Parts: sequence; structure tokens; C-alpha cells
Amino acid sequence: MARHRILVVDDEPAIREMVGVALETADFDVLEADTGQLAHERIVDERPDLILLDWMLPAISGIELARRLKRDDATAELPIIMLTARSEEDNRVQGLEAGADDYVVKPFSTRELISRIKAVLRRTSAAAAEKTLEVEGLRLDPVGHRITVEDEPVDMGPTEYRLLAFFMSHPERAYSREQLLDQVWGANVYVEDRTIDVHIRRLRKALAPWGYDRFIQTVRGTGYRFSTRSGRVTSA
Amino acid sequence: MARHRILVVDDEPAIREMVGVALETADFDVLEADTGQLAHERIVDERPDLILLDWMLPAISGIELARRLKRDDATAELPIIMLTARSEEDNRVQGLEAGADDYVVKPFSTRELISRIKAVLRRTSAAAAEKTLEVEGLRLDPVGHRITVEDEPVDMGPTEYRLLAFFMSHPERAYSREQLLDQVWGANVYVEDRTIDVHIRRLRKALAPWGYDRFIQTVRGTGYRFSTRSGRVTSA
DNA sequence: ACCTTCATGACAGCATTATGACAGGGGCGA
DNA sequence: TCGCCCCTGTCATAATGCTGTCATGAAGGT
Repeated sequence: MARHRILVVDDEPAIREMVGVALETADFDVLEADTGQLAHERIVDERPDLILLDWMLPAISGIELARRLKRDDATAELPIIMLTARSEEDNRVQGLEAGADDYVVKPFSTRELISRIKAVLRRTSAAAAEKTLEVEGLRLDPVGHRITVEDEPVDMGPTEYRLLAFFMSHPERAYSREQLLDQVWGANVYVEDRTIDVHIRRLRKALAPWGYDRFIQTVRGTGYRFSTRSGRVTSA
Repeated sequence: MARHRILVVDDEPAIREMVGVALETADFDVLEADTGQLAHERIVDERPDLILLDWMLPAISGIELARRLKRDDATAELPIIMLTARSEEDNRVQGLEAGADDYVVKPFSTRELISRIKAVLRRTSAAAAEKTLEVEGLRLDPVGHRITVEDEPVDMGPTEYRLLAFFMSHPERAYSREQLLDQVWGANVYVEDRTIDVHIRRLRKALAPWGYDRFIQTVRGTGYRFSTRSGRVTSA
């Protein structure tokens, strides 16, 4: 599994710096944002695994951002840890109500922060990883680690399984071969771009008996996409 | 990508001059305006990529202009950086509320100004690149990298997609073939001017089943335009 | 009418993607 | 430990789809 990516949202550079170093030491990848606005953009764009969110932010407050994230299906599952100053501690109920998974009071030890993060990630990623995805009858069961259609198993290799798992959790979105390599094979893996094509073919072949290969669409000049909406309509 | 065009709005020629030189050195194209009135005209007419806006202006104040721009859909997305004198610094909240993306306090170093501008442009252009555009039911989804009408995909080649993407993000404006080549094909590409005609035809053909080919209008003697308003009125 | 500027259909060449085959690597059971 | 079998990453090659140009007909302007 790739390293977890944490987004640190705080308007004070000093805090971001401190937390950032601590997180990197603990083997997380760190993203930063200094405003709620930017944070939201990066969340939508880069899908971090967890958000460290300062309570007080200019313009969009942390709590407001948390509410927005919970309201949108696409981001509702994102775990959030609130950072609050001691004086604001009373508000923690509000924070938890807004959807925070945990909260940490400043000043905090980095050790404590890290362990909280790991705890939250353990909880949520276990939950997320166990959620079975289903699209029009095509079912991916992370627990059983297999694909089924009407309870009948679909046979495919491990790589095809991971590829499909990635696609099913990021539908309706085009990915370049390079992005797929990063996401499915893992970063820093040297594999030929065109190898993707072969695995795509294997995946399609595995899904073809049920016609689900139509979900795996080629985006010419760019890469591939998983979509339930019909792809190219070859004119007769 | 073409150079970014920055509109500098300030009533003091000295400031405009200084900022202008700095921006040009940093490889931006510079437009100027000395009143809110004129600024608004140039914005509507020339669509700069970012606005540097002085807080204090005669007649229409900077903050008032910012509000107006945010109120109008056509200009709401335009990033604004406010310039404020130190004594006005307290008002920065007002500025941010009025929709400014950032603010810089005078006196400022040109280095700081440039880096702020770049930061804002990075943010907004990244966000803009992901925003789905829709015009009367015709939808362009940059993330999924495709065009849809009522959730039904519209089939077209990569070049037609890029061409439409450019048109949809620059509507109601005529472009010469040369400009289109620069923008859509990229600079330093040698292609016959008339090739555009062919791609325009392909794009129209792709859109025709839904009648959206009416948006792609010929501007005789000049080039083409994307417009929702009906094109040429052929006299009966 | 005459001269321009566009629209279209046809093409050949080029580019990108699909497919089938294959050799090496590893894991697992005998 | 040895084989056997499944997986993987790469190639070479076939199959499609795109592109840029032309030649020709249509439309617009004067």
C-alpha cells in the first residue's frame, strides 16, 4: 500500500512546518494548505487520506470546512482530526458534531498527534477497505478479495484485481498510464507505460463474459477510464 | 500556454509604472486602468487572467469593483489581488469578503508581489482546469475528459475535444485561425490555416445530433466563435 | 457576374491502441 | 528441494482511429 497522505490545514506556517516534519518522520506524505479555500481544492483534487484541520482559519473556518466536506458524498468519508487551541476546547462538541473523527488540543506533542492519526487511519481505512463496491451488478468484495457477478466469482490475476479496485473507487475519471502506474503499481516502480495496455486487455477479457468490459474505456491520447455511461459509440 | 495577462488598476501612474515593469520582467503581459470604470470595461472586453486592484480609487472604489465582479457570473472566477496601504490594513477582512483572493500591503517588494501572483494563478488555474463547463445542456467534464449531453457521451477526436474546451472557456469571442492554432495546437506548430476549417467541421458534425453545432459560428473574414446567441441572421 | 472565403468529402500517412506470443520469476505442493 | 503452473512485463504485429491536405462545390460580398 502506498504511504498515507495527510493534508495539514493551518494558516500559521510555523505550525504547518512543525507538523509536516513530524509527519514525514513518521513516514506519511504531507500536503499543506493555508486556507479553507485551498484546502477544499486540494482535497477534491488530490484525495488525501486524512485531514488535520485547524479550528480557526480566516474566511472559511475549520468547522465550516468540515461541515462542507461531510455534506458532499465524495468527501464525506474523509477522516478529519481537528486542531484546537486550549481556549477553544469547550467547542470540541461542536467539532465532533461537524464530523471530526478526533480532535487534538494545542499545544500537543508530535508523538501524541502521530498516534492519534494512526488510530484514526486504522479505524477508517479498515472500514473503507472493507466496504464492498458494486456497480450495476459487478461487485468487488475487498474482504474476500475477489470480484463476483451474481455470486459467481470472476477470475482474474492480482494486478487486474487491484486495477479494477482502483477504477471502481474512482469512476468517471480519466487516468493517464503514468497515473495508473503510480496508483496501482505504486510510485517508484519502473515499468513500461505500454504494459498498462496489456493489463487492461486482461481485465477486459476477464469481464467480457458478462459484458462488463464496456466499463473499461479507452480515452485516446490520454489513457483509460472506468465509466458506467456508454463509451464510444461506433457508428454502424 | 500563452503568457498570463494581468490588469493593474491604480490611479497613481507611478505605481502602475513600477508594477508594470516588474510584471513584464516576470514574463506577464500587462494591461492598465486608472479608474474602476475603465477597469471594468477592460475586464469585460479583454478578459485578463488576474487583477491587481488598488483599494482606494476615485469614484468606484476597489472593493466596490471587486464586489461587482464577483456578482457577475462572467467575471466571478477572475482572481483578484488587493493592494492596500498599511493604514488600511485592518480592512483586509472586508477585502477577502468582497472576494479578493489575496491582498498585498503597500509598500511591497516586487518579488513578493510576483510570488503572490504566481501562487494565486497556480491555485485558480488548477481549479479552473478541473471545473466542468456547461452551456445549455452541453457539458464538458475535464476530469472524465469527455463531453456529455444529458449524461450521454458525445463522440469526438482529441483535437475536437481540445478545440471545444478552448471555445467553451472563451465564449462569445471571435478567434482567427492563427489564434486557434496557437491556443489549441500549441505555439510553434506548423499547420495549414485551412486545417482549422476541417476540424471545425468535425466538431460541428459531432455536436450536430443535438443541434449544438449552432454554437460553433463562422465569422467571415476572420475566423470562428463559440456563442450561445444565435449566429448570423440570414435575412429572409 | 466575379472574386473571396467557407464547407465538405475523400485520402494517404502517421500515431496510438489492441492482441497474441513468450520467457523469466515465484509460489506452492508433492 | 524440485517441478509445475500462474503471473508479469515486453515485444512484434495487426487493427483502428486521427490528422493534415487537396480538390471541388457552395455561399457571401461588391
